[in-house]
Amino acid sequence: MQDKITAILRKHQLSITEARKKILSLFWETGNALAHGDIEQKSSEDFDRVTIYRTLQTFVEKGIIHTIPTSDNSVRYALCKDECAAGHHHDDHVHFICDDCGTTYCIDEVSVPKVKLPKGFSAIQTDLVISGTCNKCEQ
Amino acid sequence: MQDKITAILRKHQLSITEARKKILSLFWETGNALAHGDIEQKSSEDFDRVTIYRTLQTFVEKGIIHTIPTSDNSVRYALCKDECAAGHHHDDHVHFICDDCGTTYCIDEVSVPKVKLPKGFSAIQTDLVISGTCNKCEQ
DNA sequence: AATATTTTGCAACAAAGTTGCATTGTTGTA
DNA sequence: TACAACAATGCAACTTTGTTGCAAAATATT
Repeated sequence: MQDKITAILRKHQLSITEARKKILSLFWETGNALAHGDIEQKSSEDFDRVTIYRTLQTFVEKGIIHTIPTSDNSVRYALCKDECAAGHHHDDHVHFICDDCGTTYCIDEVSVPKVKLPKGFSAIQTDLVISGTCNKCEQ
Repeated sequence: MQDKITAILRKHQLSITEARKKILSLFWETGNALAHGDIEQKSSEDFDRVTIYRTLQTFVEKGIIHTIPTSDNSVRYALCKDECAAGHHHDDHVHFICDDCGTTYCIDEVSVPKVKLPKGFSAIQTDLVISGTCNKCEQ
């Protein structure tokens, strides 16, 4: 586990620090997406708020995590698949946000459909975000 | 124009006030989506910040405008089509955010494709947000 | 092990959003 | 049109969220 974490950091030419190891393992452990606030709650005693901001920013730049747009002013982050290189994200999967429990999932099974845009519009990034009820909250 | 504005407000059982008329006409005039900041810039002399927050919130609840998720912690708002009822938004069109000029468009011509989710997941709202270069910024 | 480089924490700040309450504006009714 | 009932606004104070510069600490390099 710790080996995997340090390997990822080294692969992206980042120095191995406590903050980065901790935050990266949080993503691995939960499996789902995390907002800045989630991480702050789970590690506020260990690290300064500023460190979390900077670490997340670094991870996004390096292609370790990607952002998921939301309608509630709380951007979430999730681990990228291996194909993501620095600055070039390829997260063509659907994101699902549960209205009940708030969990954000990466639905890898479904890929984002290609969309034909009007003349003059060219797409760089496409985000498909679905909200509703997840498989844990359905009854 | 003013008639149309007041008609919309009355239709949603809202009292006709200066702030609501002004903010609603801003949406009609620009045609595109607006962030809270945009509205504040264009009417900060006329209204208090708090009034803008509350007005936008009211409009969303009543189904007059809907939110557009973004990755930069700045939710945008756009006019709903007639089908939107209070609390039940049906905005199955694509949103486009230009990386150059920042303008957010509702692309009505394209509708959001239906997506098959894994077992146990049920969709209530689907947002397809595309970013790239718009038809005014291409050269 | 010593130095160069990077990262972190702190402090101070800026921006964004919220809440309570008195004042003002709007609506419906007589 | 005037009045009472109600809703919306502005103000102030506050909380939360995000940013920046710089010294101290940790990490990497030789």
